[in-house]
Amino acid sequence: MGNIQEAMDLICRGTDEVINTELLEKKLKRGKPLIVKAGFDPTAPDLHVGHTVLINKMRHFQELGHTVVFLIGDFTGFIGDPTGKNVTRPPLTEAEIQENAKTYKEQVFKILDKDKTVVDYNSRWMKAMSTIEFVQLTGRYTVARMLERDDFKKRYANEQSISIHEFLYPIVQGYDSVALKADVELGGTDQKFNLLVGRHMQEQYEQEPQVVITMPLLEGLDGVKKMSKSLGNYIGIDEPANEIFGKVMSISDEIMWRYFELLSFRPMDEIETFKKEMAEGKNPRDIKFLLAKEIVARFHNEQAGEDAQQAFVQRFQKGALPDDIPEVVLTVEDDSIPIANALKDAGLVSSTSDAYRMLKQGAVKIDGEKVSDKGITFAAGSSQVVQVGKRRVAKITVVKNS
RNA sequence: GGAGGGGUUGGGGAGCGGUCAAACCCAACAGACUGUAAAUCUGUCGCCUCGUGCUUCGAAGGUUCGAAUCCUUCCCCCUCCA
Repeated sequence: MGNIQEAMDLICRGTDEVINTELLEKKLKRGKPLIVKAGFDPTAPDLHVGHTVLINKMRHFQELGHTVVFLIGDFTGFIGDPTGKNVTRPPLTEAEIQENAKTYKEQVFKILDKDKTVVDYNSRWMKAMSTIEFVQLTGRYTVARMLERDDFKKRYANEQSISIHEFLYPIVQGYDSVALKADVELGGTDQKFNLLVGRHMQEQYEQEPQVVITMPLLEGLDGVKKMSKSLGNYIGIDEPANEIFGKVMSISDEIMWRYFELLSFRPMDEIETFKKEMAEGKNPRDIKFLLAKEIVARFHNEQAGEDAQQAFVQRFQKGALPDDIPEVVLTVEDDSIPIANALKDAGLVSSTSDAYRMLKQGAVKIDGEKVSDKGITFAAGSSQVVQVGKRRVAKITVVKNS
């Protein structure tokens, strides 16, 4: 298992908080593989790289030879983690949970070693529990302590409703640690309270408490707000290689180091070297290339990373058109179609009004030639490569409906 | 149960009978400059058949030559009191 200090360094890299490091060191020194738990809701399995920060940490443990348990909270899914919104989640069906779990695995095993990952479901022990046992379980935690949780505290203070069942979420999650005999539990910073309940529960059941490790939430492409789907500032792990590459390249130089720390598998001292090189005048773009390539390679493959970089250089440094221009065939009733309608129907702009604006602003190119005349029409039978701005391109072929 | 305040174009937020497709800020998009970084500057930012065109300001009615602005009803939020 190697040097303890090296292990500690790797484990602590990028973390928000480790509770507590002495215990972690003690556990590591025993030389036995640790049971490392991370829980996931059975909902919304569409991951972006922000989610992978946590999964990367799981991978670190795996690299160190520990046992990583990917716990799907199918039982807790029925409760729904109280996030201030007092909505009871509609229960998922067995089939939906299975489906979501499958998608999770497909995505997660791009990072984790499939053969070394234990996938478990907390319904396995929760469903087996009798009502009496469950009541005894709830007796292991107090209302006062529950109300220490920030969002409960706030809601209570603001006289907003808190349903009793919301208290069960942390309790069940805590009990999961008991059931798994977890040595370490990983979670986002927002999970801190629940993770700590796990420690408490383990002590209640006379186990050594787990070490709690919280991971920060990764900033999105804008570099300020948290990466999230709803804000649109994310990199989805299922996105095409060129897309991922481009998105990584668009992050700011400052946030790049954050991404290196949390997303890259390169050792920290290598990253420090990059920083030094940049300070000595190396173009940050070239360092960002390495990051972009690494991330593309992770979710696609090595070659895709190389290709994406080539395509990027061709396209943006040399101004060439991409190789894989999406082809759009438009079927028209008449002999031709006005350019604005063609752009809209091809999905290059959101409306014909938008098309006129783009034309006016000189953003539209046909076969590489800038055009601004809104009277242009595309004849049936013609075919041309149309660009709107730097990023939107399509080969539009017009066909007459006969 | 009682008393007030409010719902405006992605978000925030002006407007309170005509000059309103609706100030301003943010986000976004395009152009310039670049390293598709940041910063900066310029422009755009409801829809269409692009014109002295059309449909919008929680919903439906009404008053008026004319309503986002006034009235009625309904729906939804928020604050205070009980």
